[in-house]
Amino acid sequence: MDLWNLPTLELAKRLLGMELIHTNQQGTTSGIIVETEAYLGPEDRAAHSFGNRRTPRTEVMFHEAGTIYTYFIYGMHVCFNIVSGPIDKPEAILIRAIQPVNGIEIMKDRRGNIKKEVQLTNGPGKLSKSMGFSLEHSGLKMNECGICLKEKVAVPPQEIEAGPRIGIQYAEEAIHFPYRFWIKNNPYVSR
DNA sequence: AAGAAGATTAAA
DNA sequence: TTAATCTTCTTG
Repeated sequence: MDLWNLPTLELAKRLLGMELIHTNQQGTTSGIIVETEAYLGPEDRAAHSFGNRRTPRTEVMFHEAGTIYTYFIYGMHVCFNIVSGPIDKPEAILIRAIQPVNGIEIMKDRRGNIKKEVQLTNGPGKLSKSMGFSLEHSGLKMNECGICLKEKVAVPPQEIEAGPRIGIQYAEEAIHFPYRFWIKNNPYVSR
């Protein structure tokens, strides 16, 4: 897929409007990606891979584009990323929010008592739980483990907004980099 | 070997 | 505002 040859910032924008699909024994869940964040490897203080830091966890970021990178954070949550950039260039895109399309009942089942549909997937930890993503997916590749992407809605450039990323106050000069992208006026973006 | 902090969330 | 509580990095 030549999608994976795009520069990470371009890919982060291209992913908006695409449908992310996960099928396992419980069934199929899917949603439109409405919010992403780019993490640009060695030069990006906010990235896990800043300075080419290489550990069992970040190892996956050095793999080829299209590899799935999931990690555990705050002791309770899974975040779902797609590795981008060339091999040995540890860049990745964090999926922050999606808009549920299929398998909404399965999502509610996984999340427990959720009243509003929008609450299912409007944050990185939430969408991971709703979609059934776990640490076991880290290092696997898209299309090879029941997870895939599909072209869905074309999002024109004027419908895309950019701004600073969330939750990286420690990142000094990188705090203000406008590497977060979302679809304008979409109710399913986080916060 | 032990402690601190983090790409978060839900509940008070 | 805070608790929940896991992985990795830092320091001793």
